[in-house]
Amino acid sequence: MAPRKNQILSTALEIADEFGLDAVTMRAVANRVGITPMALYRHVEDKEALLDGMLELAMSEVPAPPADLGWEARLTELAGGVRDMARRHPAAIGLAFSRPGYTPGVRRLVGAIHEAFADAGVPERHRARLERMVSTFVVGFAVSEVSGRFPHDQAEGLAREFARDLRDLMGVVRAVATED
Amino acid sequence: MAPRKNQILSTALEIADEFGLDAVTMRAVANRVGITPMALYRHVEDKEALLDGMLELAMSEVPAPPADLGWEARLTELAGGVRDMARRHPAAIGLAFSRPGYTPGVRRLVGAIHEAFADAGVPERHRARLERMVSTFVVGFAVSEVSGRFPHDQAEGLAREFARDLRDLMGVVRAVATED
DNA sequence: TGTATACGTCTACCGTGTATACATGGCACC
DNA sequence: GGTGCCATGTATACACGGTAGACGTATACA
Repeated sequence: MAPRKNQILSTALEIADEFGLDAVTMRAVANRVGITPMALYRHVEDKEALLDGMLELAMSEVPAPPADLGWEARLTELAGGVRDMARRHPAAIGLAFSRPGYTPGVRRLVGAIHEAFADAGVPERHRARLERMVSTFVVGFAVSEVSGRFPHDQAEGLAREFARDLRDLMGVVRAVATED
Repeated sequence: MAPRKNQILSTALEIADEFGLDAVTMRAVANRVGITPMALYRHVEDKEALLDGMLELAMSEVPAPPADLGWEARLTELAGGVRDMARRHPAAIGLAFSRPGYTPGVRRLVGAIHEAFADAGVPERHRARLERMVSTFVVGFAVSEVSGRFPHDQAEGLAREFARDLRDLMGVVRAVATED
């Protein structure tokens, strides 16, 4: 990606992290980059595209799980990576449910999930469904946690809760893999 | 609730349904109600509160499941009710993940879920967790479906997929209920 | 009859995204 | 070496959004 565009997107992400989504205005981003608001339009279609790019940048931070792990550990790592990213970028992750879901960044994660399911022995015809189910839960949990939909008071408990939920979902995967 | 406030919130919901969330401006709502934009502030704190109220109104449309059904059927009904509501109010449901989650409307649904878990024999200490897990999935699925995060092409297939996902989650509930 | 209270209006302001027109500077190419 | 092009940035301006503040008016109740 062009370096200037990258700088613009990371600047937007910084502002979102520090001051929330509402603070991400064209003027604020331009200011921080050191250019005029209108100059942003040389690099970004419009504000919607800027936010999309910002989310995509955040998504790209989620690490790919080590290939030498078993499928279950890989999925757990992946999910943890999404959750960690959400906690780093609470404002950005909120966009995950309102923007189109077929960007390269998410396709990368979806692909990794599919591979894990294949290794687990999930029949082909169930993989897409289970991927949507698991990713919906993972992203939903991450968003809920940082947006206040979940109670804040026992915040550290949520890490354990997330882990336990994942274990339960792995059970579903295993069950589907061994049925019929 | 005061009738005027109710009228304002349903008008906002109508506009959101017809033209999307961006079309819900103070001026547009006021216009449709037949009053001045500033008059809205006699009934609603500010725009954020108006959107909160709009979501709450949509939530209140989700029917309580018939009490004579078994716990599993009640949960399925409840989840289906949420999904149906989301399809009726695609713009409003998008707010579900970004607004505080302890309104009367959602507490009602959360309460129903807890009761179902109690009937299922889920130990007390697991109920809150499983409620968050299931509701996160249900709302996440509903939002994904109407927001375009899921592919639109096989839209009717999503009803079946939702049902199957729920069955798998019921399996988790049953497993937790019978463990130790 | 007077007065408080609920509801509504008018005007105005500032912050937003962005269209349009204009500058400039480096690079390719003759 | 000149010359023209293209990428990048700027200046100005507009329409639209939320909402503050001052002002009306009618109904209920003393």
